[in-house]
Amino acid sequence: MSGRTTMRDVAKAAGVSPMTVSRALRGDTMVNQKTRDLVRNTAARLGYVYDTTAQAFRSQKSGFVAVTLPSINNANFADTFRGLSETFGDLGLQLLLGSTNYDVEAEEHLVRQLLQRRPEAIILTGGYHTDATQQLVRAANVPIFEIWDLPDNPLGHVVGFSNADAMKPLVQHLAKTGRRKLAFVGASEGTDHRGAERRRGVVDAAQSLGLPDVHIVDAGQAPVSMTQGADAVRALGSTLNDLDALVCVSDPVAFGALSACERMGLQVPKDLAITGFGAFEIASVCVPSITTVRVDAHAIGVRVGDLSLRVFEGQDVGHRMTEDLGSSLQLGETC
Amino acid sequence: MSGRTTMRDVAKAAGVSPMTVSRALRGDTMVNQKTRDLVRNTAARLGYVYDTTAQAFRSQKSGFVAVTLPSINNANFADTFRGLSETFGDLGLQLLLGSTNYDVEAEEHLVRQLLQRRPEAIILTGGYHTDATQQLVRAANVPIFEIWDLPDNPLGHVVGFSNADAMKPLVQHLAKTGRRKLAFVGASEGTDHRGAERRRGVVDAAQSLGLPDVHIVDAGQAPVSMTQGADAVRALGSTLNDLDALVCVSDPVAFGALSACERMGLQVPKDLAITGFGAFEIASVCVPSITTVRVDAHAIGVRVGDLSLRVFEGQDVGHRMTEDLGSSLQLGETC
DNA sequence: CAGCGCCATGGTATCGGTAACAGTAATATC
DNA sequence: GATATTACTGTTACCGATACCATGGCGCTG
Repeated sequence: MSGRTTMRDVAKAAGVSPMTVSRALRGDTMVNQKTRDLVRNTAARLGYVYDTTAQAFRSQKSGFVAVTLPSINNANFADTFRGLSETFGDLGLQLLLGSTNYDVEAEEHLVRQLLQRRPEAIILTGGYHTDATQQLVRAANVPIFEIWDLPDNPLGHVVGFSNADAMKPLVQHLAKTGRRKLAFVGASEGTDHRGAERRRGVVDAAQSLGLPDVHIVDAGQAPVSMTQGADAVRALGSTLNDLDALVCVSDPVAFGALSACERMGLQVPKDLAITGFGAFEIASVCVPSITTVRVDAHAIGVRVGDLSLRVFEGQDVGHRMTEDLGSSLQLGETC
Repeated sequence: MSGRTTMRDVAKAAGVSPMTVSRALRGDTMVNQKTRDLVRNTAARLGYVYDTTAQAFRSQKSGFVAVTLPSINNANFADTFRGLSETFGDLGLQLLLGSTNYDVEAEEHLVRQLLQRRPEAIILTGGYHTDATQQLVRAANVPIFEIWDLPDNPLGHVVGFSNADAMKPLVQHLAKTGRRKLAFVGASEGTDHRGAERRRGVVDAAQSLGLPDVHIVDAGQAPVSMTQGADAVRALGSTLNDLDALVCVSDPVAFGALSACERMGLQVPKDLAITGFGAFEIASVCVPSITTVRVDAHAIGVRVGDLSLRVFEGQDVGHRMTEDLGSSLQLGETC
C-alpha cells in the first residue's frame, strides 16, 4: 500500500481486471462505453497517474523522438523545434532535446545518451557528424532525419536546403548593385559547418561572377553573437574602407555589424552594404532593415513530422527521402 | 537472437552474470578492475546499448526532470534552460522540456503529460497555475521549483525575483531625468502573468512618485514580438507626442518601439525615452542602446540545479527554499 | 437446438534491467 | 588454527504496464 497508485488499484476499485483498465484508459473502443467511463472515473477519483515508463518498457516503444540542435538560443532553431513539437505532439510522441553547442564531439556524446532512451526516430541538425555518431544512429535501426542541410551522403532522410546555394542570389544581387569587394563575417574555421557552407557559397559565387577574392573575417567561435559581429567589424578598422559589402553568416551578426558601422559613422548602404542570413525578426524590424536569406525554419520541423508519419505507417520504409525546402532572397535596406 | 542486444547477451559473451555486467557498466568499484574492463570491452564489441527505460522502470527513478517554459524562442528562457541543462546534466538527469505558450491551460495539459514520465523534480516557470496543475504537481511528491517569479503561495521551492519590484528603479530613474508621462507597452490582459506584474510595478511606482496615470498600451497576445512592439507604437500616432517615456515589457518590444520611433522621425531619448526588460543582447548592441533591467536568467537555471542537489541529498527536505536573485538597472542611451 | 461469430473481458507471461540478499574465496586478526 | 573480515560474484524476484491467448455470454442462422 506504500507505493503509488497502479492500474491494479484502479482495477480493484472498479471491480474489473487490470487489462480492462489498461484498455479503457487508452480509449480502446473494444471496451464497453459504460465500463470505460467507470474505469476513467475511478482512476480520476484515486488520482491515478499513468506510468508511461512502464508502458514504454513493456511495449518496447519509448514514445520519444531524439533531437539534437546546435543551440537552443537561436530563433531559427527554436522555430524548427516548435514545428517538430507540434507535429510529433499530434502523433503522441515527445521530443527529447539536446544541444550540441556546434560541436560534433558533443553531439556524439549527446547521441549516445539519447539512444539509451530508445527513441523512435532521430533528428540531427546538419549533415556532418563523427564516424562514431554515424555508426550509432545507423545501428539504432530507427528513422533518421538530417535537417538544415543537404548532406552528400545522408544517413537517412533529409529535410533542409543548401546553405551554399542559398548565398548565390545574395552575391548576385550585391554584384548587380555594383558591389565588388566582399567580406564574409563568420565563425572560426571548424566550428559551424553550416556557416562554412555559406562561406563557401559566397566565395564560389564571387569567383564565378569575376569579383575579387572574398575577404574572410573571423568573428570567433560559433555561435557568433551580435556583439562578436560588432567587434569583428570594429576590428577591421580602415580595412573597412576598402570593402563594398559585409556578407554575414547570420542576421544577429549582421545587426551587430550594422550597429558597429553606425557607431563608426559609416552609412549603410551608401558606404557599405550588409547582408545577413535566416530572416530573423530583427532583420525586418531594424533601421535600415537587413537584406537576408529567408529559410522556413518552422516548416523544416513540420515536414520532418509529416515524413515521419509516412515512415511509421510503412509507406516509405527503406526509401530515403530528401526534401529541399530551398531559400529565398529577402531584400532589405542594407543593400 | 531476434531482438536487441541485452545485458544477458553481454554477460554470456563475457562469461559473467548479468548482475556483474550491470555493476561493471555503471562503474561500480566493487567489481574488479579487470572484470570491469572485460565487460566494457565485450559490451562495446557487441554494440550493446544500455536501456535507460528498463533501468528507470526497475529502479523507479526516471532520470528525468520536467521543465515548463512559456516559450522556447526567447533568449532569456533559453539561457535558463541552458543553466538547467548544464547543472542537471552533471547530476545525470535529463530535462524533459515543454512549452506552455504563456497559457496556464496549456501548462496543465503539459504537466499532465510530463508527470506520466515520473520526473524526479518539476520546474515551472511562473507562480501562477490552474488549480488542477497545483494539485497534480503536489501529488507527484517530488521537489517542485517555481522560477522567474516570487509567488505569494509557492508550491515548493522558488528561484526568481520580483517582476514588480524590478520596475521601481527604472521608473525612479525616468522620474529623476524629468520624465513624467509614462506609457507601458505590454501584452493583453490575462496572458503574460510576469508581464502583468511588471505593469503593476510601473503603475505603483509612478503613483508613489506622484506621476500622472500610466498609459497602458496593449500590444497583443504574449509573447509580444518586436513587430508587435513597433506596430503598437505606430498605432499610438499623435498620442506619442504627449508621452515622455515608453516602458516596454521586454527588450524585443523596446527595440521594436525604438525602430518605430526612428521611422517616425522621433528622436530617442530627446523626444521620448524608451526602456526594456531582460538585458537581452540587443539592448546593449543597438543604437541607441536600450536602458533595461538585468536579470541573470542563466543563474536561475544553475541555482535550481544546485538547490535540487541539496534536496536530493536530503539536506533540506520539507524545507521550502526561496531564492530571490533580484535584478538591476542597466542604463543605456535611450533615457 | 446445435453451431458459429462477435463482443467484451480476464489470465498469464514478459519486456531488461537491478534491489536485496546470498554466497565463496582470499586475506587479516586474535 | 579458528574466526572475522574483505573483496568480489552470483541468484532470485520484481518494478507496472500490455501482448497474446483464452473464455464466457449473447444473438443469429439453418
